[in-house]
Amino acid sequence: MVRHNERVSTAHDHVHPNRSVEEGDAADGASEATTIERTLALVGDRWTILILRAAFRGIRRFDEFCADMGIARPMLTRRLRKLVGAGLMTREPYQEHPARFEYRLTPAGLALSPVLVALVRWGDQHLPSNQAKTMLVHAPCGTELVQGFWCDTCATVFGPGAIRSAQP
Amino acid sequence: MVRHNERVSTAHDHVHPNRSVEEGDAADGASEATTIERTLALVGDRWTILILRAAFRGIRRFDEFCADMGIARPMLTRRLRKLVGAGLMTREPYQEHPARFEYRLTPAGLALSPVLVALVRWGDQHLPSNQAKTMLVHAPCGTELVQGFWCDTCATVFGPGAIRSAQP
DNA sequence: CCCAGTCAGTTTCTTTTTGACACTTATCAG
DNA sequence: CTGATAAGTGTCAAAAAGAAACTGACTGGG
Repeated sequence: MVRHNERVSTAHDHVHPNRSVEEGDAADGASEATTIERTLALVGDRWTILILRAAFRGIRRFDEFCADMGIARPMLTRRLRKLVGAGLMTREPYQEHPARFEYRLTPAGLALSPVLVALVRWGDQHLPSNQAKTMLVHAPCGTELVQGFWCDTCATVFGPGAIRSAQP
Repeated sequence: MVRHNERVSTAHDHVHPNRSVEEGDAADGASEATTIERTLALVGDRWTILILRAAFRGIRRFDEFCADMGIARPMLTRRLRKLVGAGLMTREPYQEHPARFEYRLTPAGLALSPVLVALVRWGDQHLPSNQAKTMLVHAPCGTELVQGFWCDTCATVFGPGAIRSAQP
């Protein structure tokens, strides 16, 4: 559905986007739609991101996850299975006799951290809150980090207004 | 300090067992839990992000959203109301006689774009797919963008491994 | 005027997902 | 032997989601 060159518009953009394409999206380059939909089908529920976040913080065992985030056990079972099945986490035994397992992030799971960071930062900036903000810093120097988009050619950091979607 | 019972839920708030809040992770970034939970309570379902993405692409009207993403009408009604209530979108009349409205992103809604970008990019890199990838480029020069974390002090872009959570 | 169509929903009904609570299996500590 | 812990499974009621039809206010054509 999405043609190319549709730039990410700002809130007050009055340009009428082309949306005449109403046939099936198989022949058409239906790229973005499917990618984000499929990503959300994996991680787009209230628990999965929370499980990932717990894993980022070092939580590994079934009951630790349960206690940390107050998730119901059957839900946790289902979500962990899904994550393991999708290759975002692994289930490794850490002892034999009563078979016990640890759940750890794979590189693919770790690669979701930009999503987590973006969510936390948005919440800190835009959610009404009297609570302390989470400060995420660059470990080597302790400076608060900036999350943004980087252009290798121009060597600049830029915001969402300068993003365009292009066809390869 | 993890207050899992926070659920900024709508009308149906049944009694929660309120397990003894065992303060758990005081040493770590405890407020992070709440921030991301509250953010996810807003945008952490399968449709909300998709609605936002449609809005980014310039979609503004009720039936356009319906057609674009195949969402059921009652769901769309609920989600749009929630987004408007949370200040992520506005509902503005664009004609009088049959009162008709447009839904547009507010700056707060626009500020979620890093989340969207992170999701698309993760999907393109880590989802098995035979489809064309979405290429997001820096509009002025057409170079594919890099999403990362920037340190003002060190003037470098770095990855998730160098992130630390600090106390203010 | 009458009919068809559009837009933005609401109502009703069915199906799917959850969440709470109890139960299981295996092992170890006392 | 009793209880605790870890990691589940089973059952079932409640909540949320989806599908489809209906409403209401208008618009445009003949």
